[in-house]
Amino acid sequence: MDGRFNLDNQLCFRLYTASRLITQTYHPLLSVYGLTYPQYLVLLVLWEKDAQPVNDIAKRLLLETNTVTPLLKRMEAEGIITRTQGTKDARQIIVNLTSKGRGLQEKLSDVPETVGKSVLCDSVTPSSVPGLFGMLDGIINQLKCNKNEDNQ
Amino acid sequence: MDGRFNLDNQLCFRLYTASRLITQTYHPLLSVYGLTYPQYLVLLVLWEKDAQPVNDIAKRLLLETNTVTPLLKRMEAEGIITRTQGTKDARQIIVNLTSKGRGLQEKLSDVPETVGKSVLCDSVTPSSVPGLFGMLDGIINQLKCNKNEDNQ
DNA sequence: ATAATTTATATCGTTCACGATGCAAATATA
DNA sequence: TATATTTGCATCGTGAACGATATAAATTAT
Repeated sequence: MDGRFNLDNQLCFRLYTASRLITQTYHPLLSVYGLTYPQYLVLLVLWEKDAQPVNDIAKRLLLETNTVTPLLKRMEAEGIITRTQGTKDARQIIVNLTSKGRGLQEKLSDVPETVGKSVLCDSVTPSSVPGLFGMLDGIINQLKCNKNEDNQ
Repeated sequence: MDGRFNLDNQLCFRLYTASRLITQTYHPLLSVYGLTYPQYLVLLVLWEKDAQPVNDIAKRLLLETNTVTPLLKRMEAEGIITRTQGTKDARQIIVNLTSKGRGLQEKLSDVPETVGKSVLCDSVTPSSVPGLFGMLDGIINQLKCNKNEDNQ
């Protein structure tokens, strides 16, 4: 049997594993404040630009609304964000940070650096990261396009 | 505000997104046979070496048994594998492929190539893949070590 | 040999992901 | 203007992930 099915030849398994392990690295840093990693991603989006409709947040994270909606409801229950019906378009739900949600930014200010350092090793150095980013962006873009083609 | 919190500067978000999108690429290819991507990973492990205890499968996939056990039970219910108590060690559950499980290998023989082709693009070429593999392996190894250090 | 510890697996609860579907508001078309 | 279509969000069901905990078998220590 050729190596087609060998786990060690699979890109996807590496991405899947690396993603899970790095999320586990975030866990202790975020759970102190009752946050999960996807919730942290929502905060990143809102810290960048507050008062966004659900759809814009979902698109930025490349997730569907059926993933984001319950996630936002949990964050609302935690008092991190508010969800209010849009005025211009009554279908939209506008998501706003509360002062608690804004305050988390300072409390989590060390997180990016801490996590960043934890992945550095011989084969991943500050100088090799741009190349890695480029390849991952290439994959993401490619798969995004494949997906859009299917929906036509 | 500096770019610390910018989503576009985050390695983890790229890994998380790339992993999700590539899993979505597998979906139509696997769902035809009632398989999910993690179940496909279990098959890869068993095709490589049949008759393994739960723990060996979990370790190979870097997953915990509380993830793998229910997954294996679903696969057993589908008639893809069997789960039998070990004879040497009565605590172990030995997982074996059924003929249906073995037969899936041939049916899925085109999957690796199909998925592999779907991610190729300007920044990810056959010649750049080894470098990408190396960096992902570095990250995985590093995070695996960090994790083991914590458990001591 | 008995007690303490470790190991292998399972159970439980919570939170994603995501396909499928529903519904009401907005927009386009007839 | 009435009807059809699209859009934005929500609900539902299923299958991971994973922390915490449980249980029984095996191993180690006393």
